[in-house]
Amino acid sequence: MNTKQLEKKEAILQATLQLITEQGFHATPMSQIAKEAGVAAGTIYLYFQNKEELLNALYLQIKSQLGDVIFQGISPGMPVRVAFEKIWYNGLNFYLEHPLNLLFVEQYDNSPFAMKGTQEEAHKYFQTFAELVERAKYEKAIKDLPEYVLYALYYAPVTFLIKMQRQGKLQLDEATLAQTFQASWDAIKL
Amino acid sequence: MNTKQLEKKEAILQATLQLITEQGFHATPMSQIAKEAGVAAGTIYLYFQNKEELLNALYLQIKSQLGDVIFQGISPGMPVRVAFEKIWYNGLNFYLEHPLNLLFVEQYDNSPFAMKGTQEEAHKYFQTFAELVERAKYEKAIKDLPEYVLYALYYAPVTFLIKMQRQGKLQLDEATLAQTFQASWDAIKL
Amino acid sequence: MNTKQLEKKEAILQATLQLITEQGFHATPMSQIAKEAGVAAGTIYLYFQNKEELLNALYLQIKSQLGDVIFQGISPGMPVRVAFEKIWYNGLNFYLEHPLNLLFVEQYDNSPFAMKGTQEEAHKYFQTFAELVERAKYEKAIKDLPEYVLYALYYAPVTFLIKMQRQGKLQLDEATLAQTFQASWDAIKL
Amino acid sequence: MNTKQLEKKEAILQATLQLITEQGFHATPMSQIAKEAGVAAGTIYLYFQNKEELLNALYLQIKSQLGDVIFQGISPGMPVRVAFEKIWYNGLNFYLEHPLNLLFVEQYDNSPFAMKGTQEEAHKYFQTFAELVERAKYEKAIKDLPEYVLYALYYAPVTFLIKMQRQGKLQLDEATLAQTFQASWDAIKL
DNA sequence: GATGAATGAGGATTCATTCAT
DNA sequence: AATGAATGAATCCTCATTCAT
Repeated sequence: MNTKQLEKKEAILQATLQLITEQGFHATPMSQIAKEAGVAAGTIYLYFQNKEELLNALYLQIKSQLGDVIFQGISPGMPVRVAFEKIWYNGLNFYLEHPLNLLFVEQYDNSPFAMKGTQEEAHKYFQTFAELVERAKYEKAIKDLPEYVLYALYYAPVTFLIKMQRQGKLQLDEATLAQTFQASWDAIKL
Repeated sequence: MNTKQLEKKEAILQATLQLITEQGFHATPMSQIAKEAGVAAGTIYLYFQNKEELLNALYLQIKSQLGDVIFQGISPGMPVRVAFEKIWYNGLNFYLEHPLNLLFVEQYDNSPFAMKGTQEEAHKYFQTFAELVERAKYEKAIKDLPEYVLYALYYAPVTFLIKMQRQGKLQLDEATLAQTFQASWDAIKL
Repeated sequence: MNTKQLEKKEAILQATLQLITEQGFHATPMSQIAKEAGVAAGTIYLYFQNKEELLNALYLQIKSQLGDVIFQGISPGMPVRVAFEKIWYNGLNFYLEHPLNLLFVEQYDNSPFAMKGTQEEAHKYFQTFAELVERAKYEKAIKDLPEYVLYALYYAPVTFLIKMQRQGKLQLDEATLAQTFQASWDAIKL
Repeated sequence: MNTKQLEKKEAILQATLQLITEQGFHATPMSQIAKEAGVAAGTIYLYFQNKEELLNALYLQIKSQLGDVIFQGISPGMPVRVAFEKIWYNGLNFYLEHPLNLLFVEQYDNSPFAMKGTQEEAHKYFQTFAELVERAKYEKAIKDLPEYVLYALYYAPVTFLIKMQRQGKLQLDEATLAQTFQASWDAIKL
């Protein structure tokens, strides 16, 4: 695929993100996505097999980007608590800066038609975190809780808060975030 | 509305819950809901103005039930920590016993067409919790965090975990739950 | 049928007239007619076989009333020109006073589903006019034109004008009406 | 729009005319129009926003054609009486040759949902007639009657007669038409 | 590769009519 | 006689996808 084609593909994905977070999966026709992306309706099918695949591709793209971003500044030997904090803020900032990404991912994850295969593939991008958790447990830095319980305590509040802020329920300033991270850490630390 | 009519209305709501958590909002035709509920297609419209109102009604029903259940066994003077624990388990058990309710509510909350008015009306059912939080802060039992941050730390992990269990990612046995509650409490306690 | 029943039947016919001239035949549900008439939906079917029969009945009622009114003050030996004028004003005033009647009748007459039988039955109410026309021709008071050409010249302008007034296109004052009658008479007089 | 598309659009309009004059507005489903026009149901919506717009478009098309035809052979300085006669016959012949056009237009004009805007737009096509009327009044050729009274006397009989002929109530031969025009002219001439 | 007109199955909703009460 | 809840066929319209250009 040449540059122009990549740009077109990206335009389609961005239009999809934009419109679907605004209107929902089924309330967003392919024709509208095409229009927003500046291409013809048929063109989408040159890049994606069908609507479902387009959604899956967008989901994986976002998760992959998150996977890249989230571990920035993390190095293998880094103290556990520091690594957790960095990861926490990395994830938070990614979604704060790209809230549509969060909305899309949450909509996808809570839809019954979410493809299990796609979600599992996305999970791979976070392998590094699973390893960090193992090290942290080994070092007795955090409680010995099942992996997904740790995710629940650590990750679920972040997405919840960003969504609430988007709904105007609260304002996430520096101080609040610091307190929130501390509380999350209190939950899992040993 | 007489008993037979109430039963019919309830059958429609239950069919809606069943099918929508299985297939999604827009992938579930009204005709299928009618069939599942054992009524004619037109009958739904005797009880609900349209599809959107049907979804709103179901959402409010679930939230209202949760609001009733969640405060069972709570009394005004009860120690804060005890009240928090009871509420935590009440909510958890409600959704553990009625997982479709959770799936539906999450699907609704993450849909762009979720009606703000409906969500706000649902919020009223949890007024009691807001009051408990106030008392807890006053008694210096919990950290002085914004209301929605407390929800995030306290409530978001619960729903996350139940969804994960439903996806087979983990098993929520007694011990795990006890640990999880303790961790959630660690997050917010002072 | 007792008085109460007659009143009910009349209420249904009036509701039909009201709503259908406002919204059109097919845009007016039986249920709405029932509501407006203050009866239950099923009750209409005690008085009229179905929607079509209800419309036919209303059409015939109006035409019959018009047939009664139009010949008021006419006597057999009366001068032709006087009779024509009286009839002209009688018809005009009937529709001016009951414009919904005109709207309904015109809507009915211009609908392809208008029942021929019904229209022909209605035509009987105006037998007297056909006789007057014969006499007028015999007396060389009016041109020897086919019956329906005379209707066209004599009757069509009246309904046209009332409809135009209803649409606010002109104001039918005494003087204008007098001029208009004179012109109509000029058209057919010998 | 290219030729093939214009043909398709025209086929839809003609199918609409055909079926609606036969069955009525609401008794004619879009699917039937599509079938008659030889296109898929959805195709209609590529050319017309919805059913209402399709009807409006057909109405305007007919009125526009009539507007074109009616003034053929008319020149500015032409004697008033000659112009009136030409216009009268032009209009008559248009509807005699295309009786469905008349049926449709009358059905539309007598429906409560007729769009005022559409009717007013159609009225523009007949501006020339209004000007002729002014000249005729100025030259003392016709009576000084309000514009719409003149229409009533001059135009209403024409449409009435064609409809009657279609119902088999009379036969409009050359002689009858000549007499009828003369009578109409007698009505308005000074 | 790109287009966008065309398709036609599918879905929300309405409404004439029936019938148990 | 009167009701009005229930029915389900019918209708308008949408939209994922295809394919001739």
